[in-house]
Parts: sequence; structure tokens; C-alpha cells
Amino acid sequence: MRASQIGRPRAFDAEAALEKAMTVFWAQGYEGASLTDLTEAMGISRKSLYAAYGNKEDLFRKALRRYEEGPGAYVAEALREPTAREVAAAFLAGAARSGTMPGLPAGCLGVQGALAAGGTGRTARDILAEWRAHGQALLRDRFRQAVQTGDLPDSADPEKIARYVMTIANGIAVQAAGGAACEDLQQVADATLRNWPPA
Amino acid sequence: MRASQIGRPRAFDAEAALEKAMTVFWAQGYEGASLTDLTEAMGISRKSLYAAYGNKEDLFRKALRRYEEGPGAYVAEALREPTAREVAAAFLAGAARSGTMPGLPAGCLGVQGALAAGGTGRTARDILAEWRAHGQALLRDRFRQAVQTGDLPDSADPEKIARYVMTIANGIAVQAAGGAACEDLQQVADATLRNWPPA
DNA sequence: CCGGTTTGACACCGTTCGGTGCCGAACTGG
DNA sequence: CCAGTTCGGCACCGAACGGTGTCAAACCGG
Repeated sequence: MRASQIGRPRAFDAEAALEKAMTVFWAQGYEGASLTDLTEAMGISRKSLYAAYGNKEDLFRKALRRYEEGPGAYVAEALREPTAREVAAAFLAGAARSGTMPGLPAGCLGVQGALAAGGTGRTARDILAEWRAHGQALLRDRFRQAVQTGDLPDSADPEKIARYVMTIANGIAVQAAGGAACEDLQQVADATLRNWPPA
Repeated sequence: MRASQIGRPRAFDAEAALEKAMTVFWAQGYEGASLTDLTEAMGISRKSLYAAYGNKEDLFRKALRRYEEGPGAYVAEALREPTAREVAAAFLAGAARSGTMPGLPAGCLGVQGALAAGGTGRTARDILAEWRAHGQALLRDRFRQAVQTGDLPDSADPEKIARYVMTIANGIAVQAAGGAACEDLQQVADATLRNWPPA
């Protein structure tokens, strides 16, 4: 049952297809994912892909947004924790978990989607670099707030702590992409938390 | 001056050209680096590339070996430090430094060369995953030795410490690829070392 | 029932991909 | 000097790349 609309109805679920596109970009990277890979995984034709999402780059942006709201949602959730330590703990636990979920690609789309790129992937690489930088800025701002409320000492440097936490999250993503188990990555997160605040 | 050999002499320096190939794979990734990119950077023709190095995959293997002996040499050097703490310090300092050298690509070839890959890059991805795993095993073995000599306490788990150190090194590489400065990354390394041993 | 709109099957586009053949150039050794 | 070997310019290969045009199908609204 859907809202009345004119024209031939779509023969596929746009959201379900986008979910498939997300996993293809996640597993194969922007440059490694061809239109053939994408359309086969999504179960639609090239024509439908262009009509529904735009070109390959547009699809990638949409897939990243879906990632951010799905597997990457732990970021926004972690920021809502009451203390800086709990923010960091939730953030790293989320990184470990979302990078090792059964039935989904290993690692993080934001890290491995286009870390190095040739001419065709440069825009995607820049989109992801900006995306990671934004996430780190959100962490820094949250840690700033923690200093202001006394949750972190005045001597704490939110910028450095945010970079430290993001570096470990990025490393966890690489480890996950290399096949590490969630339990092992959680132990890295735990070791990090035993040294809190880090600076 | 070179050893007498039959046949037309090469018109290019194979080592210098391989150095160029290394930087192209490092900056653009395996799938992002086309034969056109490679031959233009190396200053040779496709014919010469095939004759001197083999196919694209063979060239990649050779480029990785050159990386290991050049920018990545800090790994072998760090392993020779007298204590576990100094091994970790040298390892992380090396990661921060080699990922931010002026005139060379940012990040680490072993991390960003092929973290996610499509069909054509799968072998390169597996080569790099194995390469990183090997480096981590060397760290673990060195930390095992440190436990045996009393440099690390008996309760220390070399496997976990190696993963912890490698995770941070991997994260430093991602941060470098995203534009982080050497100084900032060295501060991440310093923060890590303030918590030693980590478990 | 038909015009209008949107979708999708199918074929196709120009370009680039990784890779190779032909043949002349540049050497060595007899 | 010539046969043999290796190198490299040039053109070219089949396949795959991202992307598009034509036309029938599937709907809505009058």
C-alpha cells in the first residue's frame, strides 16, 4: 500500500537496494565497486539505479548516509553518554562491534571506502576524510563540554583526547578489516579505557 | 658502469622506477592505480613495465617489498630496541613519521593500498592483510621475548600488547592519510606510551 | 479508453582497463 | 659483419568501465 502517484510503480524497494549498495561499497571500496557489482547486488538495472539515486558518486553519498544511520549510528549514541569516559567506552565498543558484525562486511566504510584513491575515486576519498574529520570534531566538542562541566580536568586537552580516541577507533577498523575478532578488538578498547583520561 | 650483458641495455633505472611505482600504489591504492598512472610516473612504456617487473600484481608485490625496506623499515629497526617499551615507542614514532614525510604520500601503503577491494584487487588486499599480520606477529614474538627476559612481567600478554600497539599504528596511518600532522600523531604515540605496559 | 508520466529491458555508447604482437634499435660474441 | 638477444615505440587486442537512448510496460487521472 503506498501513496497514490502517477507513472509506473518501482519494481524494487529503494531502501533495501540502498542497503545492498552500502554493503558493496563497504566490502569493495568505491573504486573496487563497479556498476555491475552494484546493480547485481541491488537487484536492479543500471537505468533504475540512475533514475532512483543519480550517478555512482551520488549513490555513494547516499550509501554513506545510510551507513551513518545504521552500522555507524554508535557515534551519535556514544556522544550522548553522561561522562567522557563512557563516551569513549561506547565509541570504541561501537567501533569494535560494527566492524565485526556477522553477515556484514568487516571494518568501517568510512575508513576503507576510499583511503587511497586514483582519479576516479578522489571525490569519494575526500568525502570520507571529511566524514571522519567531522566525527572527530564531534568527539572533541563533547570532550570540551566535559571539561566545562568538570567531568574532565581543566588540564585535559579535548583536541588531543578526541584524536587519541579516533586513532584507536580507526585502528580497530583496520584490524577488523584484517579479520580480527570483536572480542580481541574489545580488549584493545578496554586497554585504552584503563588509561583514562589519556593525557 | 654495469656488468657486461647481452641485448639492448635498459633505458631506465629499474630501482628508481620501482620507487615511483611504490608512491603511486601508496597514494592511489592498487585498484586506483592504472597502468597509465604507473607508466607515466615511472617514465617507461607498458612494454618495459612488463619486461622488467611482470604484470601489475607482480609490480605491486615488488613495490611493497621496496616499501618495507624504505619507508616501512622502522618496523625491523624498532624490533631491535633493547626494551619492550622502546620497541613500542620506536614503532609508533616510525608509524607517525613515515606516514607524514614531505614529498611522499600520506599514510601507509600496507594499510591503504587495498583495505577494501573488488574482484581485481582482492589478491592485493590479501597480500597486505598478510603483510600487516606478519608485522604484528613479529611484535608479538618480540614481546614474548621481553616476558622471558623479565623486561615485561609474567602477567603480560604479548599477543594483546602486540595487537594494541599495531591497532594504534594502524590508526596513526589512517589519521595520516586524512591529513594529520606528524606532531599530532607523535602525541598519540606519547599518550599510548604513558600507559605502559597497556595490559 | 486514452494521454501523460515514470519505470525498466535491452542494446549500445565512448573511454579506459590490463595486456600483447610486430618490428626496429641497441647491444654482445663469434 | 652478422646472428642472437633484449629492449622499447607504436598500434592494437578483448573486456570492462560509467553512462545513455529507444521503446514497451505499468501505473494515474480525466
